[in-house]
Amino acid sequence: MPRIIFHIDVNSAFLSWTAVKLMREGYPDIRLVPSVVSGDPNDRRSIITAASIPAKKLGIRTAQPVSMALRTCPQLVIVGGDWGWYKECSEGFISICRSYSPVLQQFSIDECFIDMSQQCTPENAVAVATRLKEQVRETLGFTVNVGIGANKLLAKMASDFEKPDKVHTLWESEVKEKMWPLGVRDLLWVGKKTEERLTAYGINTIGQLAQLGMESLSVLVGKKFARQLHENANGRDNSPVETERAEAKSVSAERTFSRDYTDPKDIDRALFHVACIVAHRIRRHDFRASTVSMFIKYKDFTVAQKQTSLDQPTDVTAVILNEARRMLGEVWDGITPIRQVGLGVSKLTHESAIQMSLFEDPKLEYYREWDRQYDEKKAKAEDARMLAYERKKNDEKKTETP
DNA sequence: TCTGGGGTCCTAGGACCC
DNA sequence: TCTGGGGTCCTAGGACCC
Repeated sequence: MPRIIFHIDVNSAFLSWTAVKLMREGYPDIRLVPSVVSGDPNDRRSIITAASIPAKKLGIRTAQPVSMALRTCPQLVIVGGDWGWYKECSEGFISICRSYSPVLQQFSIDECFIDMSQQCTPENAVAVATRLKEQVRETLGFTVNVGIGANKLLAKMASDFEKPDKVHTLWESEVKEKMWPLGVRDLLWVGKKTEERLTAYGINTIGQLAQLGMESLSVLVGKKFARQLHENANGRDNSPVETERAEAKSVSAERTFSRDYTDPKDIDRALFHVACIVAHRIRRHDFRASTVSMFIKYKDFTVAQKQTSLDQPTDVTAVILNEARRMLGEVWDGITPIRQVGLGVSKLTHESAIQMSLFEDPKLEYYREWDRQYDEKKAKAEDARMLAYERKKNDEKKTETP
């Protein structure tokens, strides 16, 4: 039986979702005009999170600074994001996809793979995918692209063909015709650096890459990556659709300042802030971390980083923060202006720390109590937000159906 | 024009052990 | 005194994804 995989991708997800919300409030459809979703539009440092198709046609791209996009298109419509709403849209989208096949892998907030081998045949796959896409549009109000292929790679490549609101196939027999003429950059896992290396060697298309000998490719990108690129360029991929969500391997948070900071007090405040976020997140998932890392980014975007291993895994904010502070002292001269600070933890386990009361820092109990109060405050704030959100939704329903 | 925030995986070199 | 080879762990850094 042939494998049939669908990759379903929401078209300009955050922008489409924002458009649906705004239309419910009576605004025109921002998908039809040059528009973008960004962080705080007033912050000169914010970048574009999602762009409409008309905006993309003008050359506006995701991850571009908002100020730059405004120069390209002064009448650009800029809207802020709404994470609660995005989560709701994502859940609705995933649940429709799941109703087509239980073998579903969520790849990101707006993308998933489903294994349809049991549910359809190569002959009716396009019809089934079209039904799925129509159902999402009719029920949720936004469009998706569906890519169909014999493996995840081909399905994902196919969903990236013409957008929006399209179904494309990329069967193995179509690889030469549909995939090989594309530039190497269009292949999954080929980013800017790899593209540069390949084109410098005269490899411009996926087809050329597919036919390049393994020895030459290994010299260019390393043995392991070469093997993967070679397989992928030839349309081969045997990775399964993973239905289990993998546990996080690391948790991190970072803050970019509105201007570059040199005052150690400002840097420390930011470090404290991100330490609270990271430690709270790992406690919520009942993790403890054995490695703490921190980095600072200077205004020229160079990064200095440090990481350190702990004797015992911890979830205590103060312990994590103190390690980060110590490392900051080691990497920063105290003078060079800093643009961004970040803090992360890894080597996560669910083991509880071995209690060695004799050797334990007597302050730890105090720190833990501080964390408990912090978590409680966060939980209360979250509850209040949820309540307000539900109330708002109910009010909307009432006005819809008087 | 001036670049966010959150992740994963890989490689290379050094330390240390047998 | 100087030498080997393999394995594992750690840190630093880089590339990619959305």
